[in-house]
Amino acid sequence: MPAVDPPTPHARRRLRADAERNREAIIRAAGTVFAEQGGGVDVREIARRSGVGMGTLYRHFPTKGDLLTTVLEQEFISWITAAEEASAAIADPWQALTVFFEQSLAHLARNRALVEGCADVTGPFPQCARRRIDVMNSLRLRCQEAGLLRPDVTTDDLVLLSMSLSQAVQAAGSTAPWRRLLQISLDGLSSRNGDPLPDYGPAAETSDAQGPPGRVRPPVP
Amino acid sequence: MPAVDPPTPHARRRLRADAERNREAIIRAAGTVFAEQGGGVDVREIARRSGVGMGTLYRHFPTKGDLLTTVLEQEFISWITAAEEASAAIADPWQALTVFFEQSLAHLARNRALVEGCADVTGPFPQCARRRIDVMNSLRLRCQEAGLLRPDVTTDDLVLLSMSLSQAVQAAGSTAPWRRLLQISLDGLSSRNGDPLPDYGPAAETSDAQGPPGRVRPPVP
DNA sequence: GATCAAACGGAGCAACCGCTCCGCTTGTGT
DNA sequence: ACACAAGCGGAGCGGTTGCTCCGTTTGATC
Repeated sequence: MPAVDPPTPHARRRLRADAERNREAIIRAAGTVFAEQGGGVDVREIARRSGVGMGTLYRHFPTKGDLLTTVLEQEFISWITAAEEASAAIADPWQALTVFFEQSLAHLARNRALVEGCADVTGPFPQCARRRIDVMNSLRLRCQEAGLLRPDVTTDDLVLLSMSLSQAVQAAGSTAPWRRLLQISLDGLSSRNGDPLPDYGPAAETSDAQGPPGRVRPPVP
Repeated sequence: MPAVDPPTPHARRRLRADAERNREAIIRAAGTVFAEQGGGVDVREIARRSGVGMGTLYRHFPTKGDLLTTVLEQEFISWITAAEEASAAIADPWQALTVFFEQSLAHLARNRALVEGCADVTGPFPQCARRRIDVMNSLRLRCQEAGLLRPDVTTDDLVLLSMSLSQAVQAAGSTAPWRRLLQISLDGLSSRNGDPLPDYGPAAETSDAQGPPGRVRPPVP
């Protein structure tokens, strides 16, 4: 038997023309359906929408999870790439941060599955998660070096904030309501608010009534 | 046939002793399981944990949804009642707002099903949702009359914020990370940030690249 | 055009889950 | 102690969903 596969396994074996067409139809349909209804949709729906039988779908993607991963990775990459470019193109650090959030949330607003996929940080896209952290980290540093962002905000804080806002974006149907929330959050991030944030603490799991009562700080208008 | 039921149907017919015991065991187990795993759990798991058969469970609660509603309503009420009392007992408006959020989120942090149930505002507890809105509205008014809360924040904004934060609370395992996020949000709500929030707009559905570019406002430290 | 591996489609399998049915058990009133 | 309605348990039904099996079709190659 001749060695059909070249020793480099990363190049997918050349597909027949119809197979290639079907594969892309599946990805396109899955992208739409996952975005509309989240990762929980029936696989039959995707097969139907892409005009393909179940057998075909499952030869291209041995598992529903594989299909979801493929689609989500594409969209994750296009999203994070746009974010990287925007943040690199904008000189003003604070504006870069603002545009990053607006753009991210506008993107996530239209994709339920992407929001779900971003929720677990240890998700199936470690390199994408890495890039997201890097972008946010660089934005944070730029803003803090310019003295615009309160100094004790961490990258983790920003990641958690973006996840929290992306849920709000799903809950609020239209565009406007979460824009207001974003404005409020960004104002809260501004170094105008000089007071220190509460500590992370060493995983104080069992503290419901926490020791130091969080020092309620009435604002000074 | 004698009329067994008194004409007042609101008093549930007297249950046999074991039936009463079972009913409460079911509610207790369901509360735990729903809180741990959300509303999606298998009913068999609840039956198992309460030491009861399926038939028993379904005689007491003709539907899984009924059970969920019963449990959630109890917890919703105990939560909102605590919030009402706290907010009435605290004189300082800003501290009342702060404590309201801290208490709410601490409560929601330990109950997945409650977070899910709060997500749909048109949920099965209109009177509870009403009370929640009333508490938030009164807190908002108190803070705004005292000049502590930026004047164009609406009650809807606060509701959306609390839903958004409660999702963050689920994502962040331990207590500390979302406390920081709450602090940031509260700072953003402070009237120290005088700039107007973006309009709600008449459901501008198709505006991705919005007309007025949102006026990026660099903070003034 | 002939050949055949590659690709296709969709009926159907297995597991899961909400809910029901019905024969058995038990608390309660006499 | 007895009778019996009220209550109980869990096997199983029907619907859904992820995935497979296999007979049929089709694009590439000569």
